[in-house]
Amino acid sequence: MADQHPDAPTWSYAPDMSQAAPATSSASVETVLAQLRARGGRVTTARRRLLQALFESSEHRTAEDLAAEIQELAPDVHISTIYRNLDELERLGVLVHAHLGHGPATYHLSSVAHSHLVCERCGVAIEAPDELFRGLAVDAQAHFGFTIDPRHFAVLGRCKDCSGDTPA
Amino acid sequence: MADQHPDAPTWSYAPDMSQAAPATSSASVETVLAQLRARGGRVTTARRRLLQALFESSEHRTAEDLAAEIQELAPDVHISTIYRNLDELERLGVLVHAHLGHGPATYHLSSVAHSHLVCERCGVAIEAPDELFRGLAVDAQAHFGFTIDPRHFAVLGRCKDCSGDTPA
DNA sequence: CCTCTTTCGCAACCAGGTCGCAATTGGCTA
DNA sequence: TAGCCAATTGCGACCTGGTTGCGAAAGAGG
Repeated sequence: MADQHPDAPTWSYAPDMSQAAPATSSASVETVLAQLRARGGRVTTARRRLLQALFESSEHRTAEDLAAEIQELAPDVHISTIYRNLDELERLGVLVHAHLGHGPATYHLSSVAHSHLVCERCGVAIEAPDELFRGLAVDAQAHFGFTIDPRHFAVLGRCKDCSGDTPA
Repeated sequence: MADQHPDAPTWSYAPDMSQAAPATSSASVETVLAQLRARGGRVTTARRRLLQALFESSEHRTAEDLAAEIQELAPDVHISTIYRNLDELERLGVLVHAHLGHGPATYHLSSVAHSHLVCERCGVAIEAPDELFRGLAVDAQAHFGFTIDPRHFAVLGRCKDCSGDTPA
């Protein structure tokens, strides 16, 4: 195999500025509710609000974040209902969760899923384009027959600002 | 930048068969205890046994595994003591912990630390050589100024045997 | 508006750790 | 080899993040 210089980046990347309209990427709240109904599921206010919350922002949000937001309008929605619905929607393929280090999982629509680089020191989460993992994906497959899923668990490390600092 | 063929592995790897004598890689139990003493720390039986357990096998072991092993000889050693000593030894740099997916952390001597590829379905943990992450390390640094620490959190995905199976 | 399920709210529970505290013990000094 | 004092221990309570069993409530087709 032809080696390349060990410190040469293997791809280049320019941020994508072309997305003026966020959210509603591939399905709307009502579309998902229709899917749910088609499966014999019920459309409840808790579910509708949860989906609204998920569609209206693409940030990384924990179950507790979502619960807090929903409870502003509907204080009786219990956290366990949130968890059950998050599970259900994940089974449906509408959303996915990711682990950005220690602490709670974060949820987002599968249409906006991406990988993360998370700083162990300051906690910042960098959204990484999939190309960053191309090489690793190819190599893991070639050498171990392993198909990586880099979106589920973040890659930890040190961000630019923290990389010079003390290990603690 | 010169692109290479997208499906060409970027490195090759032959398993290293040359390690006949495992453990005691760079420090022995007594060496570590001496370090501890030099810092004003005390040498207790719990610590000695914990270190013995860590040095005698390089497998991935959880705090509970280690507690169980130690408690065979010294039943009164409490799990909280194990945790406290694991923390202390990690601060000393003697050992590190890693997260291989959901569930408890695993501990091992820092001298034998490595990265992992963990199957989300069957749970198998493949020990990955550091070269596997060279490309990702270079690219994350080049594009985001981010220094990856691939040993702390495993990369999840599907192993050879599970990659054809249903998503659940 | 009835009936059959699904879903909900709630409280209890679980895993994996962490912490405060009083009792114990290592290790130095005499 | 006894004494002293800080480091460490055992223990139980507590914490976060999440799951579960249960009876009550509420969708949705008839």
